[in-house]
Amino acid sequence: MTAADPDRAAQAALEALSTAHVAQTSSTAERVADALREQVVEGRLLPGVRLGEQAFCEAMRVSRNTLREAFSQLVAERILVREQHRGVFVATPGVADVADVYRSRRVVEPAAVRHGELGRDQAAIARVRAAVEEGRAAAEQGDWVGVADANQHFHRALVGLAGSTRLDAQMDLLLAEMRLTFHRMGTHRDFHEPYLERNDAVAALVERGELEKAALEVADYLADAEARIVASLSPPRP
Amino acid sequence: MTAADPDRAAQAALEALSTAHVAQTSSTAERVADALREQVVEGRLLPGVRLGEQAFCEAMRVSRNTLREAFSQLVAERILVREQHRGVFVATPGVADVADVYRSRRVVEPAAVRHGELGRDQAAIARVRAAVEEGRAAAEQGDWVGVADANQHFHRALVGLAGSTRLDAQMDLLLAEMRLTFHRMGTHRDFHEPYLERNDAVAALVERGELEKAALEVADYLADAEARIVASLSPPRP
DNA sequence: CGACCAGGCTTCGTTCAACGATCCGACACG
DNA sequence: CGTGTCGGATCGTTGAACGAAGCCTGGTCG
Repeated sequence: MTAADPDRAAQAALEALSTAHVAQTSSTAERVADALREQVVEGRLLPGVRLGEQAFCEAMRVSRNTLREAFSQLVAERILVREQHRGVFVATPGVADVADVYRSRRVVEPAAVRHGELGRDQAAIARVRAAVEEGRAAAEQGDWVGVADANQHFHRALVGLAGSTRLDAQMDLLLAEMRLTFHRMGTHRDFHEPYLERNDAVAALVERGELEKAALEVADYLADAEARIVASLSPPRP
Repeated sequence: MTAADPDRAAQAALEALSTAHVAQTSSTAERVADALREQVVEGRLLPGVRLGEQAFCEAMRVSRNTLREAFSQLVAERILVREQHRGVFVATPGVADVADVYRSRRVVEPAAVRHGELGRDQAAIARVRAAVEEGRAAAEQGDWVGVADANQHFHRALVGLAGSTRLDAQMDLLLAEMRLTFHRMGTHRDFHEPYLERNDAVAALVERGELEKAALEVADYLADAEARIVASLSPPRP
């Protein structure tokens, strides 16, 4: 790509820039929201905790209004819940929420897999495989939180096979919500370890282009996971 | 249900109230967001229009901060877009956006149909049929905007077959975005009329429990609709 | 004559201080 | 023991203010 045809080059560059939005990182509210989201998904802010406005806007050195804007965004993502005149709290998904999330996932994930038409998008398939390997590596080091992360990356990669930005965003929301549930369930090893090989199996099917089989396997996989989560969530209900 | 056993009745009432959250309608920001959203989907605020903060907060008799909170919510819904230091605008989805939305819909809608397991939820099926009839009635009166509305209700009802709140919410977002592109396309009759009978056919298949056929029909339906939208959107690109 | 640069004006982003409304907890009362 | 009342604390909303960034205008220069 030399400067053989400057006009065409400029045109191409313009298009590229118009699609890949310039990294306008700013907006304090957005950065605050990112920070809070990270605290929540990392488990430093546990479900049910109250987030007082005054305390947090002092701690993060931002105005109360800006903080509230960040709160609104996270409420829209279902990571926080707002109760009238009481404050915002880290969401505590109940069994009904888990059921709804999995009903959604059982629709989206197998369909996304089935829809990755004959491995048209090689990069997306590579991301599935990468997530599997990430999980294996974490397991070998006994890093069970890492395994849990890899598991989430795996499912995000599955949805990525459909190649839709909006579907990816929706999946990120669902996964963030699941993470809240995991934090209520305690140790991650018992739950996530068994899925290492199932992930591998699904990835292999996808790579071989046996998408229908892969989709069925994913559906079964999700039904199993939901059952185990509900089981581990129902008894220890205070 | 007499007062034969007041304690049991009270207990039942308590459970009902605990599940069905009290209707906390308020929050000015939310009401402002609702009002703006309505203006946009009704087509009174056309794509590309700028929404100056000062003008709107005066018109709606709310503070600028409150208005901004409403804006943030609508930006998250992709109904508005925010440009740094320039203001918020009604979104103008391009062909890339339409393609992405349809990629998402082609995954979700057929899968939701396939997933409504053997008409377990009779009410959801009834809503599909109701949307078909709504469209037919509107067409008979020459109300083509009504036909467009009914069409959206039809697709929302299809996703409703899956029975997931979160999926329904996601679908509402996608449909709102589609409405924006419809407003760019002008007259609705040419576009929506042909789908009246296809909707009917899909509803009939669903009612008869032939979900697999219905899903395939929906997939084909969506591919066709996307092609027609792209065709009608590409040429008149100023 | 057209291009470029500087200035002013407008609007957005963010903060601050304040007021009512509402909820929570404690205390007193029957 | 249950009920009602009274602060105290927090949220919801407002209005005004300041800096920063964009747009428009007008003038200058090649």
